[in-house]
Amino acid sequence: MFKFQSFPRTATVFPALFKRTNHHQSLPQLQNATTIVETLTLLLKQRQKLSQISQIHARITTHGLSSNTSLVFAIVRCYISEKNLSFARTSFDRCLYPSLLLWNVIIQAYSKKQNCQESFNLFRQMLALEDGSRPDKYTFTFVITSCSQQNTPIYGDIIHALVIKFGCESDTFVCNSLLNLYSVFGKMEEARIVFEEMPQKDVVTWTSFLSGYTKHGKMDRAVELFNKMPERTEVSWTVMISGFVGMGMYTDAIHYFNCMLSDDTVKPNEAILVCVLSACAYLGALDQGKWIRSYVENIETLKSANISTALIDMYAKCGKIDCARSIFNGSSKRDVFTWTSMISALSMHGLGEDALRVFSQMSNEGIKPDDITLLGVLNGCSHSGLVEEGCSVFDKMESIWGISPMIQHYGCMVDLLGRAGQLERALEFVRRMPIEPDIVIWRALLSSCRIHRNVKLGEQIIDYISQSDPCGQGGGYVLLSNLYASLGRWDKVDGVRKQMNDKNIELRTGCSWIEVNGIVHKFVSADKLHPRITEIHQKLNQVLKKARTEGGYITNTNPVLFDLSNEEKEQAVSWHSEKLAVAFGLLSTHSGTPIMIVKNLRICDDCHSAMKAISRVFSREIIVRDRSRFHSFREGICSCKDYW
DNA sequence: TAACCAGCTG
Repeated sequence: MFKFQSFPRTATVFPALFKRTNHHQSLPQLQNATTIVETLTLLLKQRQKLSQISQIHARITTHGLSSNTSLVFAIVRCYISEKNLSFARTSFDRCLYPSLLLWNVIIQAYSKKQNCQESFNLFRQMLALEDGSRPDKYTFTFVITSCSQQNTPIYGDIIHALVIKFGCESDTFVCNSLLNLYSVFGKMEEARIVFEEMPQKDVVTWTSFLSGYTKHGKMDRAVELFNKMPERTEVSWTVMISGFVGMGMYTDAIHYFNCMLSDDTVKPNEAILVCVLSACAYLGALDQGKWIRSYVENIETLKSANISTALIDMYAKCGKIDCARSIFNGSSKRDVFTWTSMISALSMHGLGEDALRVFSQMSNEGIKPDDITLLGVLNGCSHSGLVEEGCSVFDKMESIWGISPMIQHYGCMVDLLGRAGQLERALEFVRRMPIEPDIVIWRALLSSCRIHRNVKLGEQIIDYISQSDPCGQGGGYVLLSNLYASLGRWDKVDGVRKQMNDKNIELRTGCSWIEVNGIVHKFVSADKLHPRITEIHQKLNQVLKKARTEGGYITNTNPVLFDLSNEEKEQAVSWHSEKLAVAFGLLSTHSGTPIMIVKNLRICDDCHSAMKAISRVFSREIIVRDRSRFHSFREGICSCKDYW
């Protein structure tokens, strides 16, 4: 139960900073108390640097003015604008009777720092003071905003009650913050009540309500609301577009972006472009991505680290690693995200040595890596067979960079060792892991067993998983099916299928995308929806026939889950979405044009062999980006050197 | 005073 507690306002010990120093001589000579206050207030109103603020602060202290409301307010504001919240807090704590304005300023400062706990604590202190200030619309706006930045929904109901108690329930700013708070935590019924009862709604009201739907994947409701909005800002468009991206509805995201461009009232901002670039990256929509690059090149304010990061990611995921490098080399503003984006880009292209080089350059420039950076580095080592280099990075994670490995880092390590054929070492690594291995870890190990034909270990792992947790997570079922199928144990495959049916778990459908003349075409396995599907099927049959007779392609039916006849299996793998996409690519582009395909799952053995043969027979570069990395097929050889 | 965005193991 929530209780307001009394918080003693004890003065904190002043740091040594406030000792008298020679610098004081540069300040004007002060006469009497009024003059002192006026002079110091005037000085603080001019924008001062931190060292000067400290000098003035020292002077305030030596004159016994630490509790002077207007001076403390000025000094707190100065410290906050210099981003020194701890000095601001020290000054605040010295003030015995803070004004409402001072409370608001300090609460807002913690809110901006995303320190909800502290801004809420201060709010409670404020309420607990017997003769203290009463919160106003500003106080509520700041406190509610800080609560909405939390990970867990706390204090919402209490604050709503207090908003009513203190008569702020008709203020637009307060209600917008409340509406946003409910929206953030998906409490859409409460949000709706606030929305409907608001006497005056503005565009922020509508956008906050809209974000509740988009953040929680209710895109139908969001579209409905968006269509009703009397006015839209670039933030409203960002909310819609990022909602689509969050739900994996990338083509819708790009469609909305194009609609926004035809609406003259708003211009794309950084947030929108970053969202759209991530949609382009996912779809491999290079033309749309390039358009954004040329757009930002003419606008100085859009040349940011965030945009560079998104452009690097987009180019890399569209197969253009050299363009990604050129963005990186040309970007003057780089942060840890930009570096990580470049490292991950090189890693997914199988350029592990380059990724390590960039990582070392990053360290030399004094940029501290974070957990995702190291994931990128380890991933690069794993895809390039750099076993010892990867192990060395992993061993240094805690001691050098102070980063505790997460399950993802362990996953990379298992993959690194297993893929290189060091299965025993990988298994030992899993046994020694301080955290419980998840299905992904087992999957990495199993995938290595399959690559290195270690049926015995594969079966042991499968037995272990089945006993300990019969694939509590959906992905595990697919893994089991695939492995049993590759071992020809169709009775077991049937059993897994039955369990999946019983638990209503659906297989994730394989999809591939290909962009032709700026339009993204999507294919699912055994697609029937594409308008030119009959023509595509005919083309695919011809292509595969030629690949067999002239390219030495032999159908590998292992990836097929079910116990079908050989002929049926052959047909099942023939309709894989990436094969349909490549047939469409050959049908709709001029000879010699590279074909770029994006797949949502990993490419199967059979499609990998087929792509090699097709690249040779048709003299085409075929780039397939699968869930895990890039495969660039040229003249019958893949850039992954069959190491995947 | 309030609403929006990035790099991610198998």
